[in-house]
Amino acid sequence: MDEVDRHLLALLQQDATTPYAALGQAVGLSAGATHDRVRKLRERGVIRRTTVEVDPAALGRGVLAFVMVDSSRWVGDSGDRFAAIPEIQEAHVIAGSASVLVKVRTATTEQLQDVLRRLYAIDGVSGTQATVVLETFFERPVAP
Amino acid sequence: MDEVDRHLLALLQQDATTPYAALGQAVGLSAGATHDRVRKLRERGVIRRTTVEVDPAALGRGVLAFVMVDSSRWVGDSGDRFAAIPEIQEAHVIAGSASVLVKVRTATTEQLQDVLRRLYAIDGVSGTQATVVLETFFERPVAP
DNA sequence: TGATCTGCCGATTTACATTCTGCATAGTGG
DNA sequence: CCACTATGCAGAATGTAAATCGGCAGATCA
Repeated sequence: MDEVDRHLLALLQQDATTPYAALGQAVGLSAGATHDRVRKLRERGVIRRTTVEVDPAALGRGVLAFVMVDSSRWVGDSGDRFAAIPEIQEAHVIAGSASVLVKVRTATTEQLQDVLRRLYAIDGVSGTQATVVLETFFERPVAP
Repeated sequence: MDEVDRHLLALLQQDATTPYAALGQAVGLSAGATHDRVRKLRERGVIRRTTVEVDPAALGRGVLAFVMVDSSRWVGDSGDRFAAIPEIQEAHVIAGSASVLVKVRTATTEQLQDVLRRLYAIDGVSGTQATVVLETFFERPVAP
């Protein structure tokens, strides 16, 4: 994990379709050596996968909200229960008064309400506090 | 945006390196037709870009926190100020008592504290409330 | 100094993206 | 009811890039 690797990661985050020849030129390596570097980054798990970024609005997911989930019981093993709700994009166990923080994308606020209903159905969930996003400044990859 | 498009998006989110021939087989189309579909999804902006998912821990960003930022002034135009802090991965204007919600990744809690310091330096920011993530259940793409 | 390992280059081979032609279907307007 | 045009797909072509390989140079260690 040297400076070249970090540079490659940054370039790939911007556009993972960039040919190895162009990547190599940017970092001062041949296409073959660049290919090696990226392959090793994948093997080591630094690069988890290659994916496409999809516009949430185009998928009918124009409403974004963060929900603090309170619990009356241990929910540290209930990851699957949260994963079963497809509108939930992220779920984190947190330190503090609430227990779990989830990121939710729905088409409408009515559907958001329905997600809250399904959250309450999870064993141990005793309350929710939803915060609706009015405007997203930015969402970007982790800077290498 | 029919069922085939949604299926293609799901497949590409899983692995954007899948050849068009394989994608086509999965959705019941030829490679050429699949290529057309994906090209149009890109042109329409449904697919924003192709990127790589990087393990935050491998980049020395093992600490994840969400920070509620309170403000005494209008901060709806201060997106650039937040973007100038590289540890901030997301920034959203929210409805509720706080004004902005940011997602922060740092190597240590000391660095998290330093980010809070830089947040306070933004005009109008009057307070912060940080919530540290203990465990991430999952982070996944928006389900098509 | 000799041996081994690592990283890189350059070329080869293979695979895939991309483009093109032609066809079928579904709308559109006379 | 019949041309006319759009659109979407298949199948084959062409081009380009991915993936693989052999060999070399520098580093590390015995």
